Amino acid sequence: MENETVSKNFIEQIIEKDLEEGHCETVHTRFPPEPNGYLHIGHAKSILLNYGLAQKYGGLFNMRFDDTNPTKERAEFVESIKADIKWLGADWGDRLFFASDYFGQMYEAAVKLIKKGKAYVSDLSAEQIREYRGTLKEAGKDDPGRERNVEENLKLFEEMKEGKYRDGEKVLRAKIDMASPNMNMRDPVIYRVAHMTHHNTGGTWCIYPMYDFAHPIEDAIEGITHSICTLEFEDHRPLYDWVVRELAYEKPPKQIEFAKLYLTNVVTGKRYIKKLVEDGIVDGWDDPRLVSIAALRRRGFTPESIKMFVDLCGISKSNSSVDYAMLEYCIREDLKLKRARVMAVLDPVKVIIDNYPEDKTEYFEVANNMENEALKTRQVPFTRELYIDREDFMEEPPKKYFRMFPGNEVRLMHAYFVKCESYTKDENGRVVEIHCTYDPASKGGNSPDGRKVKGTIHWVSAKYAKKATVRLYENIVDENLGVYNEDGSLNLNPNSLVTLDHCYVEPSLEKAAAYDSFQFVRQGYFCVDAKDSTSEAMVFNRIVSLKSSYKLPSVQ
RNA sequence: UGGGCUAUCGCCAAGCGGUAAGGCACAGCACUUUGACUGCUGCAUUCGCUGGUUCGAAUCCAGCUAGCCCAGCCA
Repeated sequence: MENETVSKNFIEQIIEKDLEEGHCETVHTRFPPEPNGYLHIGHAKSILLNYGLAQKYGGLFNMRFDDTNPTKERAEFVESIKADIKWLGADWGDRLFFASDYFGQMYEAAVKLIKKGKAYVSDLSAEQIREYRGTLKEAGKDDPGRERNVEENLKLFEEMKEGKYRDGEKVLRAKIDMASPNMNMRDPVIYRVAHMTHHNTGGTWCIYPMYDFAHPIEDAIEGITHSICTLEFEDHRPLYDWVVRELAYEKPPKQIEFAKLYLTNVVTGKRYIKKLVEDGIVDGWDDPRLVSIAALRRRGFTPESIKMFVDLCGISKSNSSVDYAMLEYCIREDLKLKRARVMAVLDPVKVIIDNYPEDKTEYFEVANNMENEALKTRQVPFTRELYIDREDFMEEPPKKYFRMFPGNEVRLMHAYFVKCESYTKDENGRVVEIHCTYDPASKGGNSPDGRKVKGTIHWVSAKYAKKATVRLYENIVDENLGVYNEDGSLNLNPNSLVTLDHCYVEPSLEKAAAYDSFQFVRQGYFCVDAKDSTSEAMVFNRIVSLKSSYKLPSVQ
């Protein structure tokens, strides 16, 4: 299956053409986040794309923090970003860089432009610059500073660096074309004054380069061959190329844009997530309802599942929104081969096996169906009193219901055939106890007389089961988020998080005993709350969904 | 007549002039010690629209239409 001719995405096609035509000898990519927040699933696409390309073509992959704006960046984000990328499996080796490490070279580059008459110092205020820039349909007009001579520009820029000017008092602009239909080319600002402590360079600088000027330089310095970014930078490419050309780099990097990853009905977008976090609507950046890398990890998503997802989504230039079901498919697909499938009871109801000895405990050796040989089987204790899921019993079953109901024989998975003889209810009509008899001959789950049962249900020993808190998270989608009021407050729908604290899980696995919080993934998969990042996802059998574990025939 | 980009199944996505891959979702059947998994089957006579070129067009040309991005001293 993997040997089939997998079609190449458009970036791979570009790269292969560049390689063939000798535009570059190797492939060198990078992931350049600004350390101003946490990474999310969308970044994973970019990380895995860049890293994957370097791997595929035997090239190199750089980790680079694009920290050219100290007003937004913080050191704590640097660490979380590094941790997330490592977890995803993208290995930058010893090539960890900071754009701020190149501030000296960027300064020199700016001086070079000034000397070429391609940059000038402007005295205009931010508002004036905006006015002078013109509109989408009208050309801009020249900045008075445009006509300054090289010597004066050099002197003023030097003074900017020396700290002679306040924030916003002067900027350095590239001299390109104020009438360009592309707004980015209307003499873009390339250096601004900001008296601030930078997380990496401290107080060394008080002028900082702008993204459009800094990024191509960073790429060129590191020998990046293909600078991959998202679609909104397409308009910036002429400027990127302008910088690379004017600075005359020998091996000019090439910018390629691709479409961002969006998930349907999920709150993506740093700004929106940030608001949810700051308003305390979610627990933090790793709240499992979010799709940040940290949140997905906590929910039990594996790096492999995310890689699979990103691969499945593909790379293109059309804005699109991927169905959330695809993400869920990936974690199911990945987990089913590497996690034991244990039994769990979400909404317990007691079952008593009347003809089973009161003080007896027997252990069933159950296959884990895992790839891991060392964990081939586990021991599951069985006793007279058990819990089963409330929805696995019905007093009056509809047609095609083949789990437990009065008079029906079912299999307790891996254990015995049992038959429901009677049940008791409390004053509210709620079933409290179900009495059964078991067939000792059906030990292991098969009857020697060859009779079959249609239903197989989960159970857990009342005596040995581990109590668990199961937290069911709905992803934050439009309809369950709630509604923002006009004053900005939020009417939150509480159903986006449901906590069930009377659940039981098998005591069999150490992992199950070590953690008491689980999260719903869908269709039978629960994951351990991996907040401490050392625990693992688990797979529970038979739990299809909280609300309806199977589709009842629509009998009114 | 600002500029740039994108339009192929409900959702992603191949396709690059020779007669519409694949995945997700969905549906049906089979199998089943998880109503899961697995297996099989079905799911675009049609590629935003309209013309044109061609023996032949999703692919080339022209003109429309729709959506996204751009007027930060953010990235």
